[in-house]
Amino acid sequence: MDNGVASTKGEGFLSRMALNDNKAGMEGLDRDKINKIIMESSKGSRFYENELKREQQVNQRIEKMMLQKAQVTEQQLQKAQAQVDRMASAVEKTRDLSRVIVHVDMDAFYAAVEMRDCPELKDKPMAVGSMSMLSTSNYHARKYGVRAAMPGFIAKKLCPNLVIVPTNFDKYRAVSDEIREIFADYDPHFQPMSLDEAYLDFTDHLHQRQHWPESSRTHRLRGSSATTDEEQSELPQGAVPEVKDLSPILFEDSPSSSPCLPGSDGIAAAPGFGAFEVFGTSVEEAVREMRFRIEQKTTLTASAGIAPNMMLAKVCSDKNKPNGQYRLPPTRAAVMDFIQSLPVRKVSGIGKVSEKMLNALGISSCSHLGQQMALLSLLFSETAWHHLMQVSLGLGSTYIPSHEERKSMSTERTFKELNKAEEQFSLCRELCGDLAEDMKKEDLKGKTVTLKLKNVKFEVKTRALTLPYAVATVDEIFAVAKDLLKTEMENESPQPLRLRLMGVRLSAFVSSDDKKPLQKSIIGFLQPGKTDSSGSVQRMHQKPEKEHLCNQPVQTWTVACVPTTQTCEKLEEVPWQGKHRGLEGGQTGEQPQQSFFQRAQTKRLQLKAANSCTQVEGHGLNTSSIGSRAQNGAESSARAIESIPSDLAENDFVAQEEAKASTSGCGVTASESLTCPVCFRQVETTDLNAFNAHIDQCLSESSRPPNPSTSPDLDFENDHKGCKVVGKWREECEAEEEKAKRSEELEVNRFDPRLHPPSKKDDCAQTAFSITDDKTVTSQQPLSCGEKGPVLTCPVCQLTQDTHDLTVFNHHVDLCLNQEVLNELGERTPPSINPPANSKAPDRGHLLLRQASKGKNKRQDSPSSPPSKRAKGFGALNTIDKFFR
DNA sequence: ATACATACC
DNA sequence: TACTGGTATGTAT
Repeated sequence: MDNGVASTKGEGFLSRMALNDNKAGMEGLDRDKINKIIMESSKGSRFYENELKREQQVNQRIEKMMLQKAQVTEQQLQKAQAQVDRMASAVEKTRDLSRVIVHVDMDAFYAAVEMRDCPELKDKPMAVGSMSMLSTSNYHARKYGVRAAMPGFIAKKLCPNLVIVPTNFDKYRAVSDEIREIFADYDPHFQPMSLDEAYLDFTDHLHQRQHWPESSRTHRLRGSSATTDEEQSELPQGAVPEVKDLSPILFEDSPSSSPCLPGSDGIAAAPGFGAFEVFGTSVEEAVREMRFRIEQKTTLTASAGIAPNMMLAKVCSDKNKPNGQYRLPPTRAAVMDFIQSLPVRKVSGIGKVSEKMLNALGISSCSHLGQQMALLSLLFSETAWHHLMQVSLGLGSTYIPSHEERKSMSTERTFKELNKAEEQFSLCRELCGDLAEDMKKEDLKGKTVTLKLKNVKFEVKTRALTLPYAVATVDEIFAVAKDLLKTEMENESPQPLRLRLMGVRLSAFVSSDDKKPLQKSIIGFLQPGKTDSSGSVQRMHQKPEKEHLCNQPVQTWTVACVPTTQTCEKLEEVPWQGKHRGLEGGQTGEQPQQSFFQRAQTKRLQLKAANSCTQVEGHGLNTSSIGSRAQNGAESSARAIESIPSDLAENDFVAQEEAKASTSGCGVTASESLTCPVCFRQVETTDLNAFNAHIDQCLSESSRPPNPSTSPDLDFENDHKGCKVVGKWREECEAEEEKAKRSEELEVNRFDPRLHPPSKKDDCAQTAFSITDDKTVTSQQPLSCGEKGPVLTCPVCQLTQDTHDLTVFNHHVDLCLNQEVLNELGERTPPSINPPANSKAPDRGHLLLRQASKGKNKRQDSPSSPPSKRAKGFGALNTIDKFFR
C-alpha cells in the first residue's frame, strides 16, 4: 500500500484478507461486495491488526526482491538464461508421459455428508464448522462467498441464512473408509491426502482392464448390495431419475452430468429401469466408473483429474468440479497448452504469498513463469526456482510416493484469553497428556519438544528443545514443555503471558528402541558390489507393484511440490503404521547369540532409557542446556556428509560417478540406460545432460537428512556381515550408501582419524556398564571434566574417557562400535578405506573435552549449581513452582 | 538446532 | 460473544 506493492493488484485492502475465489463454485461472484463485508467484519480486530502486520512483512519481502531485480544486469540475465535453457532441455528429457495419474477429490465433502444425512439442508446454504471457523461449505453457500477457512460469524454476515453444522469427524472417517475401499480397486497403493482426497496410479489397472470382460465393468445402480455384484436381479427402485434425486447436492450448472443420467455413454438399459451401467476400458471410463461407484456407495459425488503426473492431475481434478472429471492427454503439446493459461495460484504449493511475489514480477500464469525463468533463477532460491521450472514445463511426479513415517506429532488448542500462570501450566500439562496418548498409540518417541504459543495479538512463537534421548510420556514431555513455558513467562515478566493458543509438538522421532540411523549407513557403504540387486529387492519389499519404476526417469525433487499434508484429524488413517514390518524379528534383545557388541549396544539402550526416567522424575530440570549439548563430533560430521551431495550437484556428476565406478562397483551400468546413483533407477538416456539433470533432482531430495525413525539401527542385529535386506531399513541404507559413494571427502569425514579411538589399552578395567548403573549419572546433569564422578571406560576400546557426560560418552562408544564394524567389513572391502585403528589419532580425550566444553558454554547457569536450586530461583514465579510441587 | 513463514486440507 | 488444527517443508540464523 504505502510502498505501492499492494497496489499492483489494484486492491485497496489486504490481499491476505480478501476472498479467495480461486476454488470451484466461486465464479462470477460479486467480489467487491463480499470483500467489503469481510473487511468490515474484520477491521479493528486483533486478528486484522496482525494480518496487517504480516501483510507488511510480505510487502517488505517483495520490496527487497524488487530491489534485487533492479540490480540484475543484462549480462547476468543472459548468463542465467543460458543456464536455465540448459537445465530446461535436460529436464525436458526426463519427461515421462507414460503414467496415468488420477487425483480424486470429493465434492464439498463434509458439507455433502451432512446434507446427505439431513435432507432438510439440501436446498439451504450451509457450512460445516462453527461460528469461529468453517471447514467447508456447500455450493449454495459458496454463491455468497462463504467458503472453507472462513470464520462462521463472517460467513453469517455474507449469508444470514447460512446454516452451520458442527463437524462430525467420525462420520466423515467412516465415509472416507468406504471410498478408500473403492480407490484400492484401482490402485491398491493409492495415496490418501486427507479424508476426501487421494492420488491413484491407474496405469496398471488400465493394462489389466483391457482384458476384462464386460461383466467386470458392469455396475449396479444404487443397490444395497455391493456394486460389483454380478447378480442380474433388477432393483426395485433403481430408476435412473432417483439417482439424481438422492444425490445430496443439486448441481444445476454442473460441468458434467452424473454418469448414470440418460445420455451418458454405456448405459446398460435393463428394460424399463436401467439398473446397470457398463463402463468401457478407457481411462476416462475407468475413472467415471470409479466415481460412479463412489456415488452409488455413498450418495456423494467426487471429481477427478487424469493426467500424466501428480501436479497436473491435481489441477485437473479442480477443472470440472463438482461431479466432473477432466483428462489431460499425455502429449507434450497438450500439457504445454494446458499449462500456458494456468494461473500460478492453481498449482499446489503456490499459495497466497508466492502468488503475490510472482505477481509483483508480472507473473500470473504459468506461461509467464516460463518466460521469466532466468529472472526467477536469480531472485529465488534454488529449490524454489527448480520447482517453478518444473511447473512451467508441466512436469511433476510420475509416481506416487508412499508416505513415509510421520515426522512430527502435535496438539494445539485455541481458547479465550488465558493469562494466569497456573492455568497455563495446567493446560500445558493437559496438552502433553493428549500428545503422550497419541504418541503411545503409534509407539513413537521423539527427541525434540516444541512449545507453541499464540498471544491475544495473534503473534505466534515456537520454542523448542532437543534432548539427547527420546521421550513419549506425559511427564517426560511436560518436564520439557513446562520449562519452555516458564522461560517465556520470564521473558515477558512482569507482564503475564496473554495466550489464546497453546500447542505441544514432538519431533525428531526415533524408533521405540531409541536407535540411531547413522551406523548402518557405514555398513551400506562398505557393502561390496551388490548395490543394484539389493535396490530391487528393497523395492519388492516396499512396493512390489512399482517394479516398473526402475525404468522410469524419476523427478524425485518435484515430490516436494506435491502436497504432503496428512489430514486435519489426529485419528486419520495412519499409513505409516506398520513401519516396523519386517524388523520385529531382529530386535536387539531377542538375539539368541549376542556378540559382545550387541550386548554393549543393548546395554547402552537400556542406559538411555533409564536416563530418561531419572531425568523426568524430580530434579528440577535445566533443560535449556540439554539441547545444545546434544551435538558432538559424530553428529556434526554426519551433517557435513549430508551437505556434500548438494554441493556436488553443482558439478558434473557423471564424471565423478564414472571415475568411481570401478572401485565402488556401481553407478553407470549399461550403455543405453544409466543408473541413477541416487534413486537407483534406470534412466533411459545416454545424454549426460539429461542424466545429470535427473541426478540433480534426485539429489535435491536425497540431500535432506534421513528420518531417524525410518531407520532402526540394525547394525548389530544383522551381525557384521553386511547389509541384509530388511524392509525400509534397506532403503535408508541404500540412500546413505549413495551419498557415501559420491566423494572421497566422505571417507575423509566419516573416517577422520581424529574421531577414532587409539587402539592402545588402558589399564582401567572398569566398564561403562557398572558405571552406568550409578543412577546419579545422567546426561541431564553432566559433570564437567574437572569434577569428580564415576570414571567412564569405553567397553570397546577399553579407554577411560575424559568426560562424565553420557551423551559425549555414548557417542564415543558409537564411534568405537562403528569402528569395529568397519574393521571387520574392511577386510572384504577395497583398500580405499584405512583401518583407522592404526592411524595415529590426536588425543581423543582432548577432542571430546573440547566438545563437552562447547556445550557447557551454552549453559545459562554454572554447572555446579544443581538444577533443583535453579528451579527455585524465580522470585516472580514462586506460585508456579508451588504449582508443580 | 531453532525460529519463523508458507502451504495444504 | 470475534479468525482452527495437524503436518510438512523451506528459509534464515
